Amino acid sequence: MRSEKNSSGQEGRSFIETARRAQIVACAIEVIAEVGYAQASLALIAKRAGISKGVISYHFRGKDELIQQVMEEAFALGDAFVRSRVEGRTTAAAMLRAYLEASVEFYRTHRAHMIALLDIWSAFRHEDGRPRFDATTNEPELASVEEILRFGQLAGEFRGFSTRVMAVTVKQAVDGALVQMAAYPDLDLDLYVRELVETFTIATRKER
Amino acid sequence: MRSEKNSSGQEGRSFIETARRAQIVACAIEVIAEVGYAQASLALIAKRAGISKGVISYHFRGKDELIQQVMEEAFALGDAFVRSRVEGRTTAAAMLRAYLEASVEFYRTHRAHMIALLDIWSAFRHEDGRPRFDATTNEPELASVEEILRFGQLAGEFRGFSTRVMAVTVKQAVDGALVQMAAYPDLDLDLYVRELVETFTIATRKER
DNA sequence: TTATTTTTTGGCCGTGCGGTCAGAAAAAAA
DNA sequence: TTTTTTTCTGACCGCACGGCCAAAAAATAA
Repeated sequence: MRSEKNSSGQEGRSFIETARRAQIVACAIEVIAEVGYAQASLALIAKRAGISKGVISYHFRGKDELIQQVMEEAFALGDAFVRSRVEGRTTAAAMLRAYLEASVEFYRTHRAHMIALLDIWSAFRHEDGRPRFDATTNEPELASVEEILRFGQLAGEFRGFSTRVMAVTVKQAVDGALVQMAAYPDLDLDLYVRELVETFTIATRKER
Repeated sequence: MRSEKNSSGQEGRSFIETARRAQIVACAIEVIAEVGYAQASLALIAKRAGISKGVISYHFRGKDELIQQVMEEAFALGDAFVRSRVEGRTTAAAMLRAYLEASVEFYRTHRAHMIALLDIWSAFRHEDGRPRFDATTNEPELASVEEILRFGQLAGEFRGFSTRVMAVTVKQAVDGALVQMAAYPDLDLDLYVRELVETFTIATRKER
């Protein structure tokens, strides 16, 4: 059996182990994006990777850990990208705009990953059937949006809406773009994001 | 076996059959709302109804038809309610407001049903694993929102946004309220809907 | 009542999947 | 090379669920 990957994590990862984990995660993303989470059995993922099913069980505690890994990777990637685009902006309006544009931009450039993520989001469950990912999963992202909004209010740029409700609404709007993109490949994302920016610029600014 | 419930549907429904179907559907909603769709096996639903599992198979072509029935009932109910609140309004702004308020109101008064619906929405799949309900399922509702928006533009009340993008955004906002309500039982829905109304009133109106 | 149809029962079956395991193979250490 | 550890294989297991069915029971018709 594997040594231990407890606590701080990757201290005892051999070269092969690291490579295999990465390969398996990558294959999992591909397979899920192609056939959907429900059909993405360990057998299929293993086949894609050209290895035996047991290898996955050997390197991962189970399917759960594998999927978790996939999601964490996607989250981290997207978060870093959006964050890099937002920071540096000076006005809250610019930050909000950057958040919207960067989010959608990330969706566009990571289409397959996002489709996989979307599917995992709704299909990945605990053993008792409860969703692994739900509203609470969004809280961190929601918090950063709220931060922007509060900043805008403090700076006198934004009107006095509930930052919580507005943050949820903004996040939902962005999710909407993702869902539409996934469902309608020909969707004009440029138009879409332009509309979102305009809408939320108007909706948040101080009334004159 | 059952006679036929083809095409137009309920011509040949006996008294018992009608009653049983209704009972089973009701029990399915209860069970799903309580334990979630994934755990809501036919066995459990039957147990709740105090009948044998086979009865469900006898009255429904399968689990699929049962769930479909549950959803159709919920959709029809909600649609009728919202529609009744919207029609009669004279201005587009009032219609939009009514749409928002009625939607959230319906969620509030049908909490259990809505939670079941939410779960089914993400968990109910075709045999090949593809979602039964997806973006396209929303098109009818989206169309009625778009109708309001277009009317507002024609009447000169609303600014010149993309009605499609705005409709999706509005729908997403309302869905957001539902998700938040499901996740946080203490959510202040009155505040929430007030904020939504204000936000979209501002976001849609013609700039002065 | 008897005959016929509808409805219900409860157990059985197939299926598909994640997980496991003993042993083979490969890699690393001695 | 020999020994030891890591990695991999491929078959097998158990479980849970939806579906099925033959026969019982209940309702209805004759």
